[in-house]
Amino acid sequence: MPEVRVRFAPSPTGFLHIGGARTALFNWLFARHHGGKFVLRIEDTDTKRNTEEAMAAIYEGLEWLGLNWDEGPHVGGDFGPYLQSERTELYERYLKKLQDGSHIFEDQGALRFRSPREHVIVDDLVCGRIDFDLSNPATHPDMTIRRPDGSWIFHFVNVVDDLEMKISHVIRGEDHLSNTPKHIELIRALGATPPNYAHIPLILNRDGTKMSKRDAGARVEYYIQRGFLPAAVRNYLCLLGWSPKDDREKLDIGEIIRIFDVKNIGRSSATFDPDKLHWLNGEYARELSDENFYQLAVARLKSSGVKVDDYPEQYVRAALQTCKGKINTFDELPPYCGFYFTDDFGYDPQGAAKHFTAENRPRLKAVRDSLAALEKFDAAEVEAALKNTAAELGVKIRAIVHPVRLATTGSTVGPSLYHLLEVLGKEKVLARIDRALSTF
RNA sequence: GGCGCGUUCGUCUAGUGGUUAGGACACAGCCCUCUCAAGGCUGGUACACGGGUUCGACUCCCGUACGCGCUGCCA
Repeated sequence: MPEVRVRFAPSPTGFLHIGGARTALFNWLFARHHGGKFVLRIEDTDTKRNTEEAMAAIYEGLEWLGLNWDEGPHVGGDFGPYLQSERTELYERYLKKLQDGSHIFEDQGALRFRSPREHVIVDDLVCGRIDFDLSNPATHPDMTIRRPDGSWIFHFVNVVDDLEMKISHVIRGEDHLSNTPKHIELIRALGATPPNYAHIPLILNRDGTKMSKRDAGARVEYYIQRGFLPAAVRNYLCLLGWSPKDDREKLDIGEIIRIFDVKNIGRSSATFDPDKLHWLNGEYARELSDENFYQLAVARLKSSGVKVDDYPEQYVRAALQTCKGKINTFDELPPYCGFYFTDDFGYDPQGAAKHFTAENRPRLKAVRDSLAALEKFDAAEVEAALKNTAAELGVKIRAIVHPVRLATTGSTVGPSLYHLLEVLGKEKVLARIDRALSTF
């Protein structure tokens, strides 16, 4: 088998779409599995719609997902340049070839490719053998390859570049399946041999519509901002349209590369499920080393405006350690542990109504006194103190845990109470309980 | 409209003629438990429909319906 060369060829007209990222991912996996090359080519022929930000978003998104390219912008390669806007001479040359073969005619200033008007068989690695009948010009008009202003149309430059870059397998979205016979006609008119094709199913929205740029979750950037883990997003994307054929879902990327096969790509479109991604991200988050968790957590808190630098590192580490395993995505962290970094917080209204009651007031007071008497203020001692207090009062431990949690964190949910009290320290804990006691 | 592709729990999927149709997410309940998670257990919900072929169809064939894509001087 000749060298496997695949490419991802986005056009920088928006942000990196999650569907595009998945297409890039499948190409990358295919290249890595076969020890081939993954090429990145920017299709920026439509100058009016291209933006620098969009191009940056493509690079950033791919890098974030760990989809490194062997040839393309920044890294170069033997078949560059990798921006179509810099390849115009090449297109002129190929156009000349077509013109010499009388395949081109002019129409209102634009250049069109004259279809041979035959049946074209597309032998697709995913979709199978499909027979397209292009004989009717009414339903399959001759495609334009160049606009009157001289700019090139996608179909032409895409085909030319795939040929020039010696692309062996074209793995792209199924929305291109119907274009493929036309591309094959073009390739044959150029006297070349078509590459192998694999059209992968599209990713749909929850409502069954195609994921559009409108949807927040359609952008890779969204997952970066929300504090998702790239490995989790990448893993999830693999599961959309591809399956290891056993019941495994959380798969190491090395393992996926090892077993990836286009034969195991499904043929029907898949609906993107944010819940499942959220769950999978939690699985990855729980596996993070303490150090990695700490680094990511601190970065997240800082970007959210939490002044972690005002606290000793040991305190921050201890505080964050109580949160590990509790959150699925890092954007959940600031509201979850903000109480560690400010004394100025309100009480959850429903929680206050339920727990800051006349009945609980003496209980909270008893806890305060019990904690105040502790010499060693660690989780074990705190736990013992709370349990003793509960026993003395003749109530279940939960009867006092809730008011204490609310008083010290302002919330009804959070890290383990005993551990969080230890981290806060005796002084802060007593002050917070006193403050709470003054409110009801 | 024409052409193409598709259709298994709400969602992602396993399944390639004989299965109690499996797993996961989500959901519900229970257990564990200092809250919330995590973990454990349990539960409900699926082969779009109609014809064939066959001793036997989720699996094969045809049709219908529905969905999506293409039908651009977008990519």
